[in-house]
Amino acid sequence: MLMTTDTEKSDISKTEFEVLDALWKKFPATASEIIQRLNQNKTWHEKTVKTLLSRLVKKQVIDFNKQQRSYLYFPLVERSTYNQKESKSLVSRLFGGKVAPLVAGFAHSDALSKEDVDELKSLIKQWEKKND
Amino acid sequence: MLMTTDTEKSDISKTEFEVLDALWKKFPATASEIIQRLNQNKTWHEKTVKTLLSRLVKKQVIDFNKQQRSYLYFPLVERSTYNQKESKSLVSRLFGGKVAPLVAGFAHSDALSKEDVDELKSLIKQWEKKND
DNA sequence: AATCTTTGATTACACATGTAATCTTAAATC
DNA sequence: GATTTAAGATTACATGTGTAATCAAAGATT
Repeated sequence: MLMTTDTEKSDISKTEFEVLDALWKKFPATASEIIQRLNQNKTWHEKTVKTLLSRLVKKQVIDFNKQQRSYLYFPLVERSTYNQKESKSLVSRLFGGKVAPLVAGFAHSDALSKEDVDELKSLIKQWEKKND
Repeated sequence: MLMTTDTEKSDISKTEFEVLDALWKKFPATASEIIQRLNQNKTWHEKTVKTLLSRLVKKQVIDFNKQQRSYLYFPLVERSTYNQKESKSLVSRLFGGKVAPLVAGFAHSDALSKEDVDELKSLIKQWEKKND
């Protein structure tokens, strides 16, 4: 590829995301804390998580402050920002940028809850108040 | 990994998806046709597209019928099915399975069009008719 | 102070992916 | 029929990713 500047696009991989997700839950956090959180669900080898933390640091997605022997990690990217970007990317790739067809898919496969519908109605009301 | 059976999970990569997307537009189609469609936007090297077609065949995402010297490719996966699966996966990973927060993100970043809102209202109406 | 952790850094290694080039072979053309 | 194309098959190769093991060093323990 040959990339001179270091302003790469930094895609976050599947496993890297899971680590970031664990960090978002509460930060700053040490590697051990993150490992504990992750191991409540599946089993991650300590070494694997450490590798993923390093890769996230290199990608400038998280950073840390040295604390005695261990590090205190914290995210550099906000969850909402990340979610926003990923959502738009998917909606753009799969539904030509319109979000309604995505929701339609959920509706047609009965993946729409009453809670969702209520929130959607509220969102729409807000939207209509704002836009004219 | 060691995988004896051949029923793998078959993730479709970014570039593979673009090729599949081009095929979905109209099929069956020859490799050259697909290459032409793809090259209306960006520039793909012929060899690259051929490789991606092969990989999609191996992943059992598409298949072909021999036609004289060239092949006629067609998808084995429906676009709507694929979209469905990807949407649910993203909503599950990022929004705890609820679609409304995703839509909220769009609303708050002004990515919601009147068209979207109209369609959403219609969907909600339908949903309410069905679910009591 | 010497030794034993424990933490992060470095290295490893197989498989995936992006991006082609080369090889084979059958079909088109002369 | 011999030769040239052109299509798919095979091979290539750097970088990314999943999944660790090993190395080095600073702190904790004795």
